[in-house]
Amino acid sequence: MEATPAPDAKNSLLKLESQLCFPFYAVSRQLTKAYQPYLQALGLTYPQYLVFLLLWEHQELTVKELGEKLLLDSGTLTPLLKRMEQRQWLSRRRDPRDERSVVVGLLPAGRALEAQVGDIPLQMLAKVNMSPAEVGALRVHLTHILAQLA
Amino acid sequence: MEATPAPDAKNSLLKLESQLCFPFYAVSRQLTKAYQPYLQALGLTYPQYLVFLLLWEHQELTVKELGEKLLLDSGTLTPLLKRMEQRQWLSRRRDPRDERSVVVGLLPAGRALEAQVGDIPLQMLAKVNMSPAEVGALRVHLTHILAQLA
DNA sequence: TAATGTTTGATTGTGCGCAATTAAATTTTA
DNA sequence: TAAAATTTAATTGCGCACAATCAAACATTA
Repeated sequence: MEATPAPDAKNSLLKLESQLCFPFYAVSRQLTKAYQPYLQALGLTYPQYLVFLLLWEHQELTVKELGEKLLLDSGTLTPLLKRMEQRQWLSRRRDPRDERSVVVGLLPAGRALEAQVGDIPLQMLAKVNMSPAEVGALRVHLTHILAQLA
Repeated sequence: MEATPAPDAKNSLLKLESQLCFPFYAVSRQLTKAYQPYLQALGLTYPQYLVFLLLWEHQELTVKELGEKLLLDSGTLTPLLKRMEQRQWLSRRRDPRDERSVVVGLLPAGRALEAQVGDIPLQMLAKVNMSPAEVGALRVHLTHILAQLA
């Protein structure tokens, strides 16, 4: 009996509310939008903020390393990094040891931005109205899904 | 003791791995990428697929209604719908009752696409390797977060 | 070493996504 | 009804995302 789905079971999978991917798509965009007021005050976009999170931690990274960590390719990163370079936030130079690689490094203005971020992460946690434990559990769950996909 | 966070507690919030939003951002893009082979076979992009999911269910919707359901504004929808109109998938016409509104309706070619979608939703479920129960629970969770944000 | 293959970024072109502005139609209010 | 406010799309401009292609640098191997 259960072997044959109900007549409209397949069709119900074609409803927007049935989709798992749409909530991801929508939440991702709404989260980015929630960052907007904070990041705009610093003149940053969300992907640029992600680049800074990595550089504040690692000082220097190649474009390849940035791409691996953010799951972005050079078609996205190269123009984005050039805009950040124009703002004197970071430097881009070829690695003398391997001229194929471009090393991205923090400049003083970029380093100084870290202090201005303040409690943005805490403000964002407040916006989603979740306990640290919930956030942690959800992040584990999402990271697991990411591993399935990437 | 717990009142004062450890010296680097605040800094740890600035690591990419600590962020909740990055997994959302990454999973959303990887999910879209996972749809790619299926949708490309139909000549569809992922946002266009979402529009079809709504139109297959409702036949006709205004741009405003589409925007409310997908959380997208006219700056995104208008050019997207025009591209779909060029393909003869749908029609766009002003509502005679209220000339401010544009009604989007399925055309035969758009209706015919529904049959070609086949088991894409099932294939996608297989890709994330989750049980229907897990998917349902996660969707509820995400929808709740979405309500907090939007 | 010379030829072949691989790695790494850059470039190009298309399609979102969204803030800000504009314009037209409608509704509300004085 | 006339004026003001609101609603609804369209437009403009910018910044991602990403597929596809290209070119240069490096590594491998015959």
